[in-house]
Amino acid sequence: MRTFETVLAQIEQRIAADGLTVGDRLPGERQLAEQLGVGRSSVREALRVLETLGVVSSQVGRGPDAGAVLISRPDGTLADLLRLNLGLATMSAREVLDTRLMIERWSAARVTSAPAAMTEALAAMDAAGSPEEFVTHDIAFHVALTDAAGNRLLSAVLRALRDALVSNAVEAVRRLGHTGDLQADHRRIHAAIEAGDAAEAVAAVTAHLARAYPGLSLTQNVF
Amino acid sequence: MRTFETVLAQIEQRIAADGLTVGDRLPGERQLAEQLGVGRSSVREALRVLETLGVVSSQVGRGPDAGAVLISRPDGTLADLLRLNLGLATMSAREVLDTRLMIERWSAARVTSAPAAMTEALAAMDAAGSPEEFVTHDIAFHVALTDAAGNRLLSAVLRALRDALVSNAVEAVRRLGHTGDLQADHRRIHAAIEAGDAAEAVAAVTAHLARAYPGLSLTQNVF
DNA sequence: AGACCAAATATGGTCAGACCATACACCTTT
DNA sequence: AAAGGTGTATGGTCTGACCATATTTGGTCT
Repeated sequence: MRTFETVLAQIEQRIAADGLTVGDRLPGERQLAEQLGVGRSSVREALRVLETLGVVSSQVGRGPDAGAVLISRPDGTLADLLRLNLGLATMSAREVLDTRLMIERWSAARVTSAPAAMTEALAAMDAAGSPEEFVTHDIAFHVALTDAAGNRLLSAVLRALRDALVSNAVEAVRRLGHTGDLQADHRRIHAAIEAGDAAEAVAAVTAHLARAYPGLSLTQNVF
Repeated sequence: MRTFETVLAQIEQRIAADGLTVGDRLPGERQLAEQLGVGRSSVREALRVLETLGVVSSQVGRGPDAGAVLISRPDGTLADLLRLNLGLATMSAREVLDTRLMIERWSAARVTSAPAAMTEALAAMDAAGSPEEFVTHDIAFHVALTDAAGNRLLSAVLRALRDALVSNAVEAVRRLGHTGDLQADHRRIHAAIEAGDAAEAVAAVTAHLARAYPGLSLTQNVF
């Protein structure tokens, strides 16, 4: 086993043993290297892995906020994962879109009150001056819906999906040429959620994604 | 921006520009460092990130298979991501289980013919001598079901979920004390799929997870 | 006493060079 | 032709040095 992997295991074990949590600091790289009897480069490679996984963040300088701090931000990792694997064609856009549809239907069925962020995104989309700007707020709308469903894992996955699909989304908006239909869909989703009509909310989400991405597998109504 | 991040960007850009795909080799660390005008340690940190994301694998030695090779294995990354974030309490077991239920219901609704791996796992569970062994084949059963649905992203997520929940699963089996009911559930799922009855397959999966993990949010039948 | 400024210091970031273990390539010997 | 030894390119690791950054410290001026 490589040295940095043992360092990784020991750091993870220490996090569990000491009950470290978000916000706590790890020892400095030099100190950690000495404690574990390894070189600083091995410690750095282990920290790089943890940073990639979104559990530590390193700050330079001196003081209470410097050094490696425990965080928990899986979003970026998931987005990188999807982007790179899409680039290597291990996953198809179709699979990503099916997954997105599944998550949004699941969320739409569970959210009973539209959060303020959804309403704000709706207005921002009305005021958008470019496809890029529209898509930015469109993402915010859908992320707000999923966040409201209360499953942080699914929220993280959806954010990653949207990050990986931003270019597709901009292209889809350009292809449509206008955003009126999309906004009508958004308002239908919003209204259904405010009305507490889960079935209608699911149908509205499904119709919306079908419009944006023709060819999606929407025939299955039973989950 | 840190040096290794620019290296990362340039490697990714080169993958896209040269149309590199799974199986292709990257230049050696020393050569890459010289080409990019950076130190070898920066190249190594970038490669470590790519390895963590499951797109590169490094082999020592010499020959056609040595060096950094492009792969595409997101499973391990996802598993690490979930495990570490569960450890930091950013995600709850409940959220993970809800996600698993969603994926398995989605899969059960779409698979119309049980793959051989499901049948084999069924027999292996009958022959299992310990909870650990039972869970191993139980995982294989559920993974086979999801794989058959044909969405590699969801398959990867499910594998990661199961890896993160192995200890919970073993505990659940121990709590039940016997595996007869679980096997009956599995056979019900298997039969529904073979019969092409999507609604029954979904109901069977739902009942199965409800038995294994009491307290799951199973009341929502509408997606 | 307070405010301000400069030096000291601790931190991560990077580089260079060296050495090791590994695994194949190549040549020599039989 | 087969067998074995040597060479070599590869990743893995360590050491030591230096840099950039940001806080801490301590002194100085008002």
